[in-house]
Amino acid sequence: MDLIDDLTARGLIHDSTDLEFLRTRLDERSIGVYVGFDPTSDSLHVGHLMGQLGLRRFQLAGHTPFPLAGGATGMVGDPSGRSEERNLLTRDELAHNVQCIKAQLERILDFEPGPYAATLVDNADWTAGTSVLDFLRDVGKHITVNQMLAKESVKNRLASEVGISFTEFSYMLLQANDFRHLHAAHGVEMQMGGSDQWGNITAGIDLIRKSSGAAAHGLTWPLLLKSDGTKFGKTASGAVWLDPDKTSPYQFRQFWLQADDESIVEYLLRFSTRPLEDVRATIAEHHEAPHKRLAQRSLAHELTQLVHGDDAARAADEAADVLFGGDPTVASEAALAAVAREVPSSRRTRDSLADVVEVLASVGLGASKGDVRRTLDQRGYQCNGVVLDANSQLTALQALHGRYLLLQRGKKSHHLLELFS
RNA sequence: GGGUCGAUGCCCGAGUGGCCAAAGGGAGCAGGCUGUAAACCUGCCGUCGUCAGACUACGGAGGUUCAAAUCCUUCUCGGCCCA
Repeated sequence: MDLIDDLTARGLIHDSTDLEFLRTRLDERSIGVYVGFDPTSDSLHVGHLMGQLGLRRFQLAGHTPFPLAGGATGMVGDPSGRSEERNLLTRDELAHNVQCIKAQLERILDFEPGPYAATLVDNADWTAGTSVLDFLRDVGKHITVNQMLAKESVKNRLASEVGISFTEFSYMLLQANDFRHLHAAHGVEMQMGGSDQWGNITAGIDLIRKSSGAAAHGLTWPLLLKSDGTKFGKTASGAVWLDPDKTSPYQFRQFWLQADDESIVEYLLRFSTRPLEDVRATIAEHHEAPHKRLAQRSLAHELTQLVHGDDAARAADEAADVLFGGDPTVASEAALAAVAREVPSSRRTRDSLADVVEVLASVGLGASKGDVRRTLDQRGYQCNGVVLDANSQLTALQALHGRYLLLQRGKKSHHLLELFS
């Protein structure tokens, strides 16, 4: 089974240039492949993981990845998949974002010198100094407006009330130029992206062919949607970020762990870089005994390890064991310390615990005091495994190891209080 | 520029003088059943509050009225039509 078969089996191919031709090409010798990441925020999120892992798969298969941070394209904004004109970021915001995501792009691929070492590139490096006139002559001349108008992303916006600005309309030229530049400067022959990128990718392939006669390749994966049709990676509390300060390793792990039985099969195939046979074995086990959540556990651990490292992944697993393992009163002090690092926690004096409602609201386990009261009435809170009510006295409870109170709302929200006198 | 319709709670969307903190749906939260799943059932879902009540809310600002989300004036923003 070659790489193409592997990707196909995992459901990772949506559109591609001549697949058999590509298969032969990949088989012959190493290829340079690139994926672009928009610096629309100061962190990547789980949605971007698909692109990062896509590059990783190619690297593991003996090809050379070029993750690209869109310092230049971010100035303009990609209309693909957007029903409305984007708001432009300031240069400062953009520069900051590019710095942040560069650091994240460096985590998942191997940059150590070697035959397939990854190279991080930023399109601002070759675009910022180009004059408009040069750009129009060197790039614009090769692409007809007719072609551009035919792209889905443009067609959709032309048909809509909001229209499309010339700025966003030009976006695909920039991306096409990126591909051509990487092709010329680094021998990059292939671009990948989500299925919404197909139009931009083919624009690049066309540009390369017209300006140098060379054949380049493109591949897209299907965009992942949740079972309810909404965008993948968005939870009620927002996106699931790769930045540990925005989404803790524990929360990151829980995002995957709490995937439902239907979705986890698809997630495993698409996000795991373990060999296909292993993944299939896990899926088989999952179907045998879904309640054991082996599939969820396996993927949650693998990805947390990949994104946050070995130690963080283990700590997140351990914290979850304490929080969901049953009786918190038997947890070791070390385990509780680990929990404190993974879930929200705070320090308070014993004297400040008199008002349960106030405590629960102030640690963030309720939207307001009214919300806390209602939830208390519904038996929604526990402390150290004991259900609370409006009259509960937290000081009357035995603190774990003399200083911890583990507060819990519902099943999944926790807060650890560390007491001091 | 002229005309016209619209702006309601997290979102969609009823409501056109009192019975409106405002129907209904969605989302969300909690409980039950479970498996840290799905589905389903129940409750909650502006803020504060000794659950009585108070306060803040229907784009902004004024006004009419005993009483306004509902009427008037004006401003801001948006859709559509005409120029």
